Amino acid sequence: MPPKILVICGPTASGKTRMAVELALKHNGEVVSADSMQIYRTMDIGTAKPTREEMRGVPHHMLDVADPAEDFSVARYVDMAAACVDDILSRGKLPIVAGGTGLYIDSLLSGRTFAAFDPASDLRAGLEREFAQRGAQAMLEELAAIDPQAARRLHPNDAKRIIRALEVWRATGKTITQHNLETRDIPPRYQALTIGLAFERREDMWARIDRRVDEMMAAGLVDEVRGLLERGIPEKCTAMQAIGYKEMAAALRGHGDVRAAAEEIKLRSRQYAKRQLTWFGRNPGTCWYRWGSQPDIQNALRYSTEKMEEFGI
RNA sequence: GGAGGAGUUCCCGAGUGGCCAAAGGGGGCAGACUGUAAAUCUGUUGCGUUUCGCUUCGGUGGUUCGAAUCCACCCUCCUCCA
Repeated sequence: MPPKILVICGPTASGKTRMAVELALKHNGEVVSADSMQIYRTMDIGTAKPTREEMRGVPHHMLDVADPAEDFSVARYVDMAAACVDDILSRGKLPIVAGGTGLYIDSLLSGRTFAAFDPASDLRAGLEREFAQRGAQAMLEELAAIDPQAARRLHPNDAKRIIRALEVWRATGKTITQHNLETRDIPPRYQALTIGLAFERREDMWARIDRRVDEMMAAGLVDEVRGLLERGIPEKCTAMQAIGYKEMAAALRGHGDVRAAAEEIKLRSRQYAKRQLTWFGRNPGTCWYRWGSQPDIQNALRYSTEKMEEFGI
């Protein structure tokens, strides 16, 4: 049987950080972040990265493991995070995976492997160029010739996935459909008790998100983003695609004022939270704890501890 | 007080007699997602007993077989002249 671990998921601003720390303190655990943007150093305010005080002495892993200028990926995340989890287990402590990046969490738990990708090769760039020149229909037809299933599944507008499917084929000689099929049968790496945090009512979640963005502004988000720009971090790299950063960067370039950017950040964060709910919602095993108008840590702790006992961790 | 202009479905905004429940965008809602995932993509969005019926385009009347579109009056807002 794969080792048992605890997972805390939920949309942005649902209280994951706080809950993870509380549970770690209570159950001798360490936190492994599952957040695709908190991995970047110097991106603290806009990613709502836990502060020293918030961590309260609980070790946190997978924070600040990459430079904003470098490209990160799910595959790298899984490799690194699995090592952290295994290390925590080996020391007899409880790994608590906490974060809002559904793909990262699922990939870590499933043991899934990813089709080869050589960052040094210009295969991807070439395909992107080809896509731009030949158009989606032509690319999709090419894909249909080698992998009709994938072609049927993909929408013509889904350039990213069409390109990736072709990339996998050209790089490995295997279709993405075949790869997915093979990886689906890999036994899970961990057995997880997943606790999901959410708000009962959408409006309460929105209010919390709005407040958090206001807090980020007060804490100096503008300066943080300005610092990244001054360091010459390219705006097209992954890190600068983060909500809060891309909007503020655009404003600083002079395409809007900082106040308006903050409003835009609130909106994008709400939409992101909805996407997270959709993702997490598909896992039928998740034990959801839904807040009323405000988080209620004590009751959530009681609930979680109960679930943990049932689960055996 | 006078002269113009404008009021459209949650918002912005097209539509100037039938093909209009009304383009497009935004927002909302729902969904997808296997190396960029805080990314990317999709569907849907007046109501209903849903290949049909009903109610809608500031208000009230009118013209017409037929109006968001034409006419009259009224209300509100904007610009200019006083």
